Amino acid sequence: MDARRTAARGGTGRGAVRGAGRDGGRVARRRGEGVPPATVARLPGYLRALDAAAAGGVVLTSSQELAHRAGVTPAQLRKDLSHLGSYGRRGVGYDVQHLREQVRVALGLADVRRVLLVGVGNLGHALANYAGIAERGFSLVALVDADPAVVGTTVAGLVVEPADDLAGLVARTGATIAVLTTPADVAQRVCDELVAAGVVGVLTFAPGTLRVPPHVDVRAVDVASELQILAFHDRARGAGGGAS
Amino acid sequence: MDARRTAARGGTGRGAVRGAGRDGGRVARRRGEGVPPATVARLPGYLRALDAAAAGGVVLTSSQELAHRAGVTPAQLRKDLSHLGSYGRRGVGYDVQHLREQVRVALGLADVRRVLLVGVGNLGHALANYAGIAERGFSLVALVDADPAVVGTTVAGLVVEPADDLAGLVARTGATIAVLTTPADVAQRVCDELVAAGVVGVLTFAPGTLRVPPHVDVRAVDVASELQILAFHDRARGAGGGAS
DNA sequence: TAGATTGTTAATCGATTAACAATC
DNA sequence: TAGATTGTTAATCGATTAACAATC
Repeated sequence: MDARRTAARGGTGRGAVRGAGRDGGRVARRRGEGVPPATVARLPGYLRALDAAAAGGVVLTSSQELAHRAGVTPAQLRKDLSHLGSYGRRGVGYDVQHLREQVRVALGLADVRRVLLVGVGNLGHALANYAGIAERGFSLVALVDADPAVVGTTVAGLVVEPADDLAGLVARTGATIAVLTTPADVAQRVCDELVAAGVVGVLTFAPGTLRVPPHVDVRAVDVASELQILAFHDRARGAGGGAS
Repeated sequence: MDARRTAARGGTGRGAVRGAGRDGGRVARRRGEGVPPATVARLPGYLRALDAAAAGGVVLTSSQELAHRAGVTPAQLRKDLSHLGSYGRRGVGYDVQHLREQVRVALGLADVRRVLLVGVGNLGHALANYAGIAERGFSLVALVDADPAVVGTTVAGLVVEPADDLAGLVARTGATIAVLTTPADVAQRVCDELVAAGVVGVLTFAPGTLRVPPHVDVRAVDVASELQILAFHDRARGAGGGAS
């Protein structure tokens, strides 16, 4: 009962989805609650496909074309979109701009989300400079590090703050989402402080399980785990050396 | 039929698992084939939990304790392990060292896997220096970049190679797994070359869909997508500003 | 034996796929 | 009307959970 509330391995974050499943049929589905987790996880891919279509000057698209761009089947795309509403026209297709806006709203990207990053090492540095974050409706509002040599330096246009007042920093910046690129052994402690201060979403790159209260959502990205999953299939395929 | 062979959004990589499901019951389950994808994705977490237990001097453990460390339920852990074999003792528990070795073998970590990284930008640099890769049974055998200013520099103890002979590089190094940290617009082309040269596993950090032949496994990590999934739940919870 | 804990079976649940009626 | 394509329903499939018989 406690284990279920922790971060799933491999970035699934299944256990962290609340409210899903507590309605047998169609009742009480307000504000996007009730969208299946698997569907939510695919929405960013659809949004990107729509962005690409729009950038290519496509005005009207079909489930077939859009699904191809997103790497899923047309049936799955239509099923997924049906959880958001009816935004297509039978016999015609989808208006790219309109559907794009609807998916953005469904994902909660209508308002800018404020993001705080803790751990300005190699990886944190790279993520802070990653253009995709600001480009996609997020605002990086603070960088934090425990190392006095790093505190005070400017990274991605922000002065790195010390780690001794996370609560105050969250309060001042209004951050609701945190990115954790700290060493594994401090990740849980930092996470606890952030959650106590009001953060409700955590994206962690630190290996290991993060325990959070039920109202907090955790996504875990673990590079070593991903490689190990690839190794499994490599092995199942016939191990040993490669070419030559 | 073609869309199903592409990389899933959000690091799921479901579609890339071959051979699963083609045996109704227990028949023809050789060399780890037949382990459900969801189970495979959790094995790295179990391995880490076992490493931690071993490091803490634990000799014998239970599904309860191990599941707690890994952030899953005891029932799920036992169910998952049952797909690998019977490595526990009823009424007693699991021998940490023995189970750890079995999970390592199941994951294909008995042999070292050779990994090649393409795209030595901010993120590629950070990943090349990430200790977790070498620590966990992988050998980083080559770094590649297209930028002449980067080629020839030494990163993580390796001289960065040019991108003009990926086939030769794969052949010389025997790499079977590739990490892609290139710009999105060249990821597919680089991937095609690597796959043609014999790479069978790809971990991509470039946003967008990668198309690969059926024998190749793709895992996609997309930071922007992860943040968007967190934004969905943030919104569902009640949007707007945070504290203060 | 009595207590503990696994491995497995059965029940439930959720996700995917296929098919088609609605409708443009 | 004829052709196209959605949104939905039903069927299938896989994953999770719960319960317990096997067994140490």
